[in-house]
Amino acid sequence: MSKSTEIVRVLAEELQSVPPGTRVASEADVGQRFGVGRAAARAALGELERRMLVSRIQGVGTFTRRRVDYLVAPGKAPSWSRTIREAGATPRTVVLACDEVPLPSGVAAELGTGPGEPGFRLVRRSFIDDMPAAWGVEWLTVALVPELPTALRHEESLDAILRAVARVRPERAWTRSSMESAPDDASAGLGCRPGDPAWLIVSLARDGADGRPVLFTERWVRSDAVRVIVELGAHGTTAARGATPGGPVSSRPT
Amino acid sequence: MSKSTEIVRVLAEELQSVPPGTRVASEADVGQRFGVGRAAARAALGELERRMLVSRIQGVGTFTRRRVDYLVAPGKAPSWSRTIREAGATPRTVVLACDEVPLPSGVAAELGTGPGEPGFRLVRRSFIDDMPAAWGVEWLTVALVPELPTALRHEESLDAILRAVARVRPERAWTRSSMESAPDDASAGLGCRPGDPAWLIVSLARDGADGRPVLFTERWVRSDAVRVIVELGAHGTTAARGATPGGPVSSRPT
DNA sequence: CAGTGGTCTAGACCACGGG
DNA sequence: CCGTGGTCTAGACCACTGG
Repeated sequence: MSKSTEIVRVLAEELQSVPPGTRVASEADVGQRFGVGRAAARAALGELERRMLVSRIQGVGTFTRRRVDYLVAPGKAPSWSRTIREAGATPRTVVLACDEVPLPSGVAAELGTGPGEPGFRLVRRSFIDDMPAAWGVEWLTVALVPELPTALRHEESLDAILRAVARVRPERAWTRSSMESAPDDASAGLGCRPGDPAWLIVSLARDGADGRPVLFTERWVRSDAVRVIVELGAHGTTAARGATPGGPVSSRPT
Repeated sequence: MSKSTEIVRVLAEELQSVPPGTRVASEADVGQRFGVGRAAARAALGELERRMLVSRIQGVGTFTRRRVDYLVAPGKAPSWSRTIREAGATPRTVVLACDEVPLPSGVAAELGTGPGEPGFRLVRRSFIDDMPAAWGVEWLTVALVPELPTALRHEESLDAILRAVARVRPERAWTRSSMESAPDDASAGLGCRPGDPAWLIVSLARDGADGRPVLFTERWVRSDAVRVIVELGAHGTTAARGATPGGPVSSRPT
């Protein structure tokens, strides 16, 4: 057992019982406490960051991190605000760009309109408890919500605007989720470093009433901020759900 | 721009055009070539590993890595062999344990039987091109395939056995997918280090004919070996699929 | 300004795997 | 045996944040 591995074990144990946002010992502190050099202390804290237990901010310090569950499932509304709020955290979204442009052909096809149709290209960044956690591009036709720029000044939830103004009830038509190394533009939007692991969630929302596609999104989500869980298929047949049964594999993720 | 960042940029560029499994320059080589110490060279190669572009094996070397797409979708069969083969790679699965035990209550509930019903608890490890990539536990009732231990000696695909012997057509009833830090048992099964990022895929398969649940699995999948993509919902309405459209966000994952 | 994490050097020892 | 990556030390400089 290497020194840093032992330090990781001890610190990971201790961190379980402290609330998110708590300051963690600095590299120098850890080195002193465990009687190791800075390299070993640093390796241990770096490992904790890789395990998404802490965040490290240059010039500030190391802090325990909260990881919010983001459940993607057929029945769940495709709304950042609602999903984060349901997880017990505070969502926030800011508009970085809202341009009226002709829809690219790929997007137009997804939205069921002709290429070149006037559309809104929305770039937004979303936060969890004031920490950047998601960023990406969203597309919709101008015809659906012509007053979108105005509406966004009073209501930051796109889902709420679509419900109130466009009178649609957005639901997931199709979603594709994968983990990637964040490219440069995404890492800039997410406030993380290039190559950091991140989710890419591409999603098409349709109106629950008439099935018409209404919103096409490509969103990057920081994997150290959000634990994305994708549920596929209606699991209405059996008893145990939500929590996995306690038997099969000994250790369960916390 | 730090030295190691520049090295990462150069090497990542070069690695794009070499086939998987190719040997990469050692830490000493990189240090010499770029005129840096071992720490900087090592940091660069470590970053390439974190981005899942290379694998590093102690005592052997650093090699480019192939990452196979594993598509989880409502219409896809829940079979490792078939999914990996479709991706153009070579699957292999070995049985680590096949015990006849009373089904734990949670599993029994998923399989639609009473707790204590005789079941098989199957622990298997799966490979892609002879590299360990998945590991986990699978459960099914003894009644479904009483001769399972025998059958596994001649056919390693559980899906094939279920089709040929039990006369069922397994399909996904429910699947839950998330990324975790591999716990000790999983990392041992996967041949990676504890805390390495890995997928946890919990899945219930049912018979396509009568909808009866047949197989409950909890599988860990190495994220550096497999790019899991979960597709949710029938996306039969529009044109572009498979590849995401080329317009919305500038940089696309390779 | 002091304290934090980010980077780097030079050097050392170790564990591992292949010839 | 040698070369590989894994770990560690001691020390240095830097970039960044906060008071």
